Amino acid sequence: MAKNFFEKVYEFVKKIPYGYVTSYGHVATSLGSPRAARQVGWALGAMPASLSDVPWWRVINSRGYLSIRKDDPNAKNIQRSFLENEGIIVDENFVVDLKKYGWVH
DNA sequence: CCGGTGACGCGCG
DNA sequence: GCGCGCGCCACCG
Repeated sequence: MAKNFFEKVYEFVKKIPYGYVTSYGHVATSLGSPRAARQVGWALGAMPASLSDVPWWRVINSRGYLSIRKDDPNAKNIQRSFLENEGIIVDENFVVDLKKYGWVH
């Protein structure tokens, strides 16, 4: 268990309950580095496709916006599909209401 | 060891 | 409330 930042991120994301979402900043804070929110996103970006056990789509930015890398509209659409599949209401602008679906550890 | 990178966050106008 | 700009921390070459 090297417990690198990446692995920590993966484990934390796995702990996100079904039907809820959290922000990168919250994950980073839980990992012990409140300013490392960017690394959280980077860790998810470096995730191998085989590692589908990590619900990366439940991780969004603090504003509830689906911050997919490079603003890939296709990726946003995919993430929105996953969230809606869990009963989460996603705005047409790819925005989720953290007040309602935000998960607090 | 150093520089560049990046799915972000916060402060300011 | 919205848009712009700077800063932070960890991984890779």
